[in-house]
Amino acid sequence: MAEAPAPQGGSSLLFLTDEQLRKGIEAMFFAYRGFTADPDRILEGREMGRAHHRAIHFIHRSPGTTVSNLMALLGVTKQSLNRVLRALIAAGLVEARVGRRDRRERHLHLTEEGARLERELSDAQRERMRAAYRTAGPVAVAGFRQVLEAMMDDESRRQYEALAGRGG
Amino acid sequence: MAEAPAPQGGSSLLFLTDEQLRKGIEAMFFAYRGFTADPDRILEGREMGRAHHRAIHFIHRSPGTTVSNLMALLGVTKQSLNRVLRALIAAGLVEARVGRRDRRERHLHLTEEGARLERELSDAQRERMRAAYRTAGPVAVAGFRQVLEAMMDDESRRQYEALAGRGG
DNA sequence: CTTGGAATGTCAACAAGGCTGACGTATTGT
DNA sequence: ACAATACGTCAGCCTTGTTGACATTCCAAG
Repeated sequence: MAEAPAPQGGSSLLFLTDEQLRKGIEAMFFAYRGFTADPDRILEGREMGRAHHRAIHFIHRSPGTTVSNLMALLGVTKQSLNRVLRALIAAGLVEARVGRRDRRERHLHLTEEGARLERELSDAQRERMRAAYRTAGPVAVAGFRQVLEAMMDDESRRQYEALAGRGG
Repeated sequence: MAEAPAPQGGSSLLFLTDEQLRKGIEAMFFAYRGFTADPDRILEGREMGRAHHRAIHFIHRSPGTTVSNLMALLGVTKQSLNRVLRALIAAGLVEARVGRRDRRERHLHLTEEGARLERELSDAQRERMRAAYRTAGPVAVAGFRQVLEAMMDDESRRQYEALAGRGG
C-alpha cells in the first residue's frame, strides 16, 4: 500500500478530531474485552488463565521455539514465564526438548493434548473474529489491520511481522 | 455452519481464512500492548496502574457518574473498584459527592488535579492513536471501528454506544 | 411508620500474574 | 581455564481481580 489518500483539497481531517480518537480508544477497550472473553471462559475451572493461553498460542504458532524467544514475544520475565510453563508441562500440555545443537536451550512443543486445547481455544476466538470480519466486510478488515499495525510499538511490529512471514 | 454471505460476483472470501483470522488475533494482541504502553509508563512511579487510568477515563467521560455505573462499565466488583476509588480520592484526584436526589449514591468527579492527570494520560494515548489514524487514513479508520464494534459482547456494545451517544 | 431492598463502604482472605534479586547448573565459546 | 549464555528456582513483593460477610444509609412500597 503506497500513498495515504492525500489530505489535500476538500478532504477533511475530521477523522483526526479528539472526539474520533476518543471513540477509537473506547472501542479498543470494549473490543479487547470481547476478544479475550471466550478463551478466558474456557480456561476458567481448568486452573489456567490468559497467561497460559498466550503461551500455548505462540508455542503452537512457532513449534520448537525456545524459552528466551517466548519471553521476548510475551514481554514477561523468565520467572513469570517459567511459572506458566511449569504448569503447562505438569499438565502434560507442553513438552520441553533439550536442544540438539545447543543443549542449553529448551525447545517447546505442544503435546497431542496441548494441541487439542489449543484448537479449542483458537476455535472459540477465531469464531468471534470470523463473525466480526463477516459483519464488517473485507474492506473494513483491511483497515482494521492497518490501524492496529500502526498502533504497535516498533518492537512489537517487528515481532508481528516476523510471525506473519512464517506462515502468512 | 450457517450460510456464508453470498459469494456474489467475483467477491472472494479469502479474508475469512483461518490464516487471516489468526493474523487479526495476533494484531489485536500486539496492538493492545502499544495501546496501553504510554499511560502505563506515566502512571508507573505514581503508585498507580491501569485500573486507576480506566477509572479516571470514565469519570472524566461521564462526570457525576455513580459507583454502580462505573462498576458496570469497568466490569469489576465493587470491592475492586472501591480500592481504586479510595486511592484516587486520597490522592486528591477524585471527589465523591453525595447524591442530592438519592443520598445513597456517590457522584464521582475529577478534581482540578485529577483533570490535569487525565489530560496527561489521554494526551499520550490520543497521540499514539492519532499517529496510527494518520498513517492508516480515514477509510482504514472506518473499517477499524466497524470491526472492533462487531467484536464486542452485546453488553459492551450497549455501553459503548451509550457513551458515544453522550458526546460523540 | 415500618420494612425490604438498593447503593455504598469496608474488612478479611485469597488467587493470578506481573516484578526484582539472588543463586545454582549446564553448556558453549573464547 | 574461564566468562558468558540459557535456563530453573526460591523468596518476597505489588497490582488487580475475586468471594464472603457485615454495617450504614436511604428510598419506596406496603
